Amino acid sequence: MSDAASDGVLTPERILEAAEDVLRRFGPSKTTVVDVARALGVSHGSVYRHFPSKAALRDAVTERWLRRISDPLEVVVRGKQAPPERLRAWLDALMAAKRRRCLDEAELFATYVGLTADARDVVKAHVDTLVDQIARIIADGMKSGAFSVKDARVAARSVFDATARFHNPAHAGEWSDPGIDAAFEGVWSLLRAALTAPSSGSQTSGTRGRKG
Amino acid sequence: MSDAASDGVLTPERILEAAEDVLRRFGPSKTTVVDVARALGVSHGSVYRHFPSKAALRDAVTERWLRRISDPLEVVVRGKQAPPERLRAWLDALMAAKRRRCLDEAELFATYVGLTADARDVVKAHVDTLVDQIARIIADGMKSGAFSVKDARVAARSVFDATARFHNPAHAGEWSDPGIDAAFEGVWSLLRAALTAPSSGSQTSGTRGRKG
DNA sequence: TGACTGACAGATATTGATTTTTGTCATCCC
DNA sequence: GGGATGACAAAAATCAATATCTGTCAGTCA
Repeated sequence: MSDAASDGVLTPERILEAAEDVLRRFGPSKTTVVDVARALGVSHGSVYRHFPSKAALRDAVTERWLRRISDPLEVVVRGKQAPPERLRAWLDALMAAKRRRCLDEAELFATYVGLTADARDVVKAHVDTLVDQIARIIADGMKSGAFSVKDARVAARSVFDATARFHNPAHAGEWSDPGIDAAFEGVWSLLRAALTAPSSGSQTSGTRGRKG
Repeated sequence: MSDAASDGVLTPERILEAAEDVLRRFGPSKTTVVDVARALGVSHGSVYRHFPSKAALRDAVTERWLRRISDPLEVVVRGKQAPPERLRAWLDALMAAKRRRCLDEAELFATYVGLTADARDVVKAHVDTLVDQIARIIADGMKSGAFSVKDARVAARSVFDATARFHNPAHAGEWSDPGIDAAFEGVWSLLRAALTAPSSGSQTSGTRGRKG
């Protein structure tokens, strides 16, 4: 009415805040940009001044949400533990974060799964961030002699891929399986052995045969 | 007309054959049990004499389909190559089989993805078969000294889990990524190093911390 | 002047009436 | 009698009419 933006000017940040609230309240399928605008006390046209489309708004919300997963992991990366234990702690933290969200915010989580399926840029960037974090832990381990691999980044990507079942939302349905923790222990001990082994490879050590 | 079963008596096997034909022709979403019965020249009531529900029929078709993936791999398991190369060949064959089906039979493949999501028994049994095959290759490698792990079955399950991204249909969308082959090479060289390493673990070698 | 509005067209989602499908079973035929 | 049939009820899918939503833009107001 008198003041369309009930609390200061309308910024992308304020829109994201409101969008997240509405999303949490109504769920992704029931959230419209009119709802978001109403929560802010403005018309939906104003929202389009800051985000070119609903998809862009949704991507921005997801990006924020993903950052709240990767940011706390940064603390683990900078931790003082020896690299093998630190890598294990990092994986535990990642899995715990994913599972917590899968339970607490099932609907938003489903949105993210949808995003993943579309292999959208937002998710690619998130994965890049995570792989970088692993790479830094592995690089530390190479310096200290705990790990021996050719290329920290390649090894990091491989560790991330090999543990996909335990953190990729596409596998969320399996996270309640009784054997899931044991399965992770199995994969972890293989990975740990591979990274620790005297001359474990990180690339181009196979016969590299054509498939299909 | 004179003979309802146009070619001998009605058996589960003949029903499965017809069901698969119809499925391939119409796709899973457009296939009804009346369609299957019509293809056989019988009433749909007769189909229910052999399968308690449409779900049971669909599961049986899927089981057959999955067996056509695991059976040819048996040849690789019994092959003469040294275990490390044989394991690699087995993984290549599995990935090739999955990708071929993903391209050629996209709709049936989607059905299977749906099945996977429900974590149905049929898929569990299929995975068990595949893990057994890996375990036999690893056991061979333990005998010959090429591999050293505590428990072949546990290691096999870990290899299967660690390569999920490359054969699990939930990741089918990523199989056309340009970097997918390189990613597999990375994971493979870690796994090969882990299995080959002097005292690589297969279980219970971590700190086993509680998560969450 | 420039952020904001709100009416609008086209795209998308919802609804509920209608049709199809599933699964059962009394009956029929060889 | 053993196996097949087809009418039937309940459940599920379909479809078209209706309502809602997205994205645009000419116009308003400070």
